[in-house]
Amino acid sequence: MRIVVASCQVDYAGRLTAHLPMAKRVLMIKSDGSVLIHSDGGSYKPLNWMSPPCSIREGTSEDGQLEWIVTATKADGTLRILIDEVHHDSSHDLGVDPGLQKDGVEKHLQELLAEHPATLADGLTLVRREFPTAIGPVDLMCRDASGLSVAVEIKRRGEIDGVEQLTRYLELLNRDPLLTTKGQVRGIFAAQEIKPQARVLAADRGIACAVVDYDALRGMDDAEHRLF
Amino acid sequence: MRIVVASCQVDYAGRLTAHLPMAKRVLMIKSDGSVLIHSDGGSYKPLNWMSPPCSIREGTSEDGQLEWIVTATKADGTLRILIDEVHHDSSHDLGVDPGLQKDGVEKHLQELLAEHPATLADGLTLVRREFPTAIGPVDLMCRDASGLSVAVEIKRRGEIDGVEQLTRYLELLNRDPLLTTKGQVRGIFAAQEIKPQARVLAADRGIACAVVDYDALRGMDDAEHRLF
DNA sequence: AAGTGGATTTCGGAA
DNA sequence: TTCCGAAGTCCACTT
Repeated sequence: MRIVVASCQVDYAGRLTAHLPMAKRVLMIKSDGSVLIHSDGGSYKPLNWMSPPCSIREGTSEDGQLEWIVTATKADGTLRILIDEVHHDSSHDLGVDPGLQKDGVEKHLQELLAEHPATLADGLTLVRREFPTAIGPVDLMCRDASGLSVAVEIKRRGEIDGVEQLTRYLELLNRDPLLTTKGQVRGIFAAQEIKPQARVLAADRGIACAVVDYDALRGMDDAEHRLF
Repeated sequence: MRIVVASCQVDYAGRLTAHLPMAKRVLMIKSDGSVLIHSDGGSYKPLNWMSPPCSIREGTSEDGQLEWIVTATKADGTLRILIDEVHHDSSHDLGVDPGLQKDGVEKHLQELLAEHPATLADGLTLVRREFPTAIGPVDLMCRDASGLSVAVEIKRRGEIDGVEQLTRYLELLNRDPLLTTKGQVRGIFAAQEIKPQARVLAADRGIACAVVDYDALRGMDDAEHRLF
């Protein structure tokens, strides 16, 4: 890992073309050849970058300025960095990172709801998780107290796309005579928060919405485990 | 902008919980308080980070190790960085960045297709760009040789969502008697590449697909400009 | 201010 | 390997 602080101008040509006027910035050059150009603001996304794998050719421009040409190995695209003044330049051997361990979000939510389907609607019981259909698995397939099949789509944030997705599942499921013996398959759209537009679309499609309290579910789960 | 190279362990708790075991990494601390933790690999996304605005409290852990607690000002979430050894620490005044100037992608594609609608289908002529509807503007509204209205949705990459979007537009447009005097409004889904699933859904909805050659269109445009 | 759609998205899992 | 959906997405633009 090489870190350079320099006054530089950057030009990118690839999927789009972009330009950064001359200014003082931080250049991070990783050992795989990738380059990140950061300013003192914004979020974690660099102003400009080149994704690995890529190679750097260090040279001199027509004006005699230091110039880096970064080219992608597999994709197309070139990053040209013109350096006016180097304020800092250091290299560091970091070794291979052990990597990030993260705990789940949507997957965990699905697990919790699979264990507590009645929180979605009274009398709901689980038939199976990841119920397969021709266009993909339905998150939860349940049955209600009256024996009707209920398809549940789970999202962290409930937006219009999720309702569309569940609608497609329902169209397909309602053609299955085995699922519709007691009547049409119901749909429940479950999420930690549901956007107004999604709610309206769901209502229009006859799909119920269920706002899920993740923390409460976790609490229920913990309480249950404590019993055993 | 402060840059620290250190052996550190990181724990994040917020929307999810995540952990980074002790290892040598680069810490980038921007003047707005945001922190990026980079390893010598991956892409531009840091292993872990805290988005601005946030504040950093430097302290000492129970074990007497240097500890940074980064807390988000508005959102919830905490990043705890335990530092075992500092290998490098420098600060740099970068000033405000003039910012990235980028040239278009989808917008440019829309402009090009607006100028050359016949590349989408023979005899197609433009009625207007950004044709307004109650649920948002249709990218291009055209008319074919037989006088039928044609709604065009343009994407860089054609995926299932785009077909859904165009479907919603078509449902709405087909209720407009002014547009349907000669018959139902046709739909064309135009993109540089169209995913198989999107293609299948489009076919099911009676929507035509058009794969757009961006470079060829640019070429046509250049050639045209040369005539004048 | 909140919502919506695109991204040089990146990242992970499944087919 | 490729495809597809989710993201602590970020980001710009619209309502």
